[in-house]
Amino acid sequence: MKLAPFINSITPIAEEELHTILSYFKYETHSKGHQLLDVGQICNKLYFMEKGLVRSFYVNEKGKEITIWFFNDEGFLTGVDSFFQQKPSMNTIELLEDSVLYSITYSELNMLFDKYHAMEKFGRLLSLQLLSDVVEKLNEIQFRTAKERYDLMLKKHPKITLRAPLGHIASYLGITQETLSRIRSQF
Amino acid sequence: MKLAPFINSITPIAEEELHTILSYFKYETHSKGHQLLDVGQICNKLYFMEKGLVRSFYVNEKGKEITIWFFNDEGFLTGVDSFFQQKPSMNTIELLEDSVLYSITYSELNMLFDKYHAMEKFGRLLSLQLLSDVVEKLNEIQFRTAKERYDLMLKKHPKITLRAPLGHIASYLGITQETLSRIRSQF
DNA sequence: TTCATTTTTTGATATATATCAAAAGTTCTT
DNA sequence: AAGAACTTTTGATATATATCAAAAAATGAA
Repeated sequence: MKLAPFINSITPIAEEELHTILSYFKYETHSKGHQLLDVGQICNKLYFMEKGLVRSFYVNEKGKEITIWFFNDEGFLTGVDSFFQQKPSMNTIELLEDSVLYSITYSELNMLFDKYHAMEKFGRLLSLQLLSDVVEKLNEIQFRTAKERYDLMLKKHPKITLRAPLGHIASYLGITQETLSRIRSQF
Repeated sequence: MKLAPFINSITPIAEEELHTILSYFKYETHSKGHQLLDVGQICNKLYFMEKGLVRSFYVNEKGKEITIWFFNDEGFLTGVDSFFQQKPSMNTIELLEDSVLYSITYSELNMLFDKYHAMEKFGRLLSLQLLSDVVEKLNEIQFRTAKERYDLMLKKHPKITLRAPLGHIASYLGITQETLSRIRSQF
């Protein structure tokens, strides 16, 4: 699995400690359509995705699904607020393709944070990385036209842009399906 | 100063450790208009703000200043990407009012992270908190009309909304000054 | 393979917000 | 206190994108 090198690329962890840490992760496969987290549930797992495609979304006042993020890389995902604050989720996390994941529970993870200083550091650096990503997305949306947003997404996340349904991408970019369809048709 | 209770409210730190940690923070006051960080500079300090008002912005392709965030609470601020990755900043951080701050350098902070596990934990939790804030802002902007965005900001950050210049607020919300002015005039 | 369901495309129209321009108001400097 | 510089307001117009509606295409189930 690719979890060990991923962790080590963020901060090196001693062989022995890493071995213990990895032993807590459980292999999970789920098929397209499966929901890792539903609205109102308290998210109890942090996932490492080895392969797949997933999105997080919420349903707004008008009943429309708004995509918050997509994920397809090797990396960690969870319902951040719900998991770390152990409160009911506002969002749904849904698989868009059959996916291969490794999971660790909230209590196990916290135990590891307490036990290993290096693991705590890993947690800090991972959080900072997520923060950078979100800030970046914010800047890509603000003050950009629909076409500019789509072009940026296509450039930065070509795989997702070509694999995810058009409607999901549109709400992620903050535009309507129809507009995105028209943007695509003019190349 | 309010730094010690702030840190303790995020994660409790033993008296003695906390004392050492606090000893690295330097008191700084700067007046309105001072730039804590400029484009191209590598941000070398993490700041705790005790009192004041500050904004971070960048200048886009059309030469327009786009505000990324405001800050007025008691809490930590820095040029996140520049500071944690020690790379040239894309943004300027500017004081909108005379402010009282405490600062710690990058190397001092990292030394403390390495020395104290509790400090590392503090860093992790603080990063997660920032992450929540940014995600929240993203959701407040996407798929909302200009008026809805302004109303939300007024509700969530009334102090900033009433103290910061209109033009700065407009770019923060992703709308033009003129539109914000019209929104305000109709209450 | 066929039918039902879902997703995407296309068209016509409406509307919120941008843009450009200038006046009015506020703040800063000397 | 007066003038300069900056910020906000107001007006007229343009435009990107939303909305509503329906057809076409793709996907999934039996």
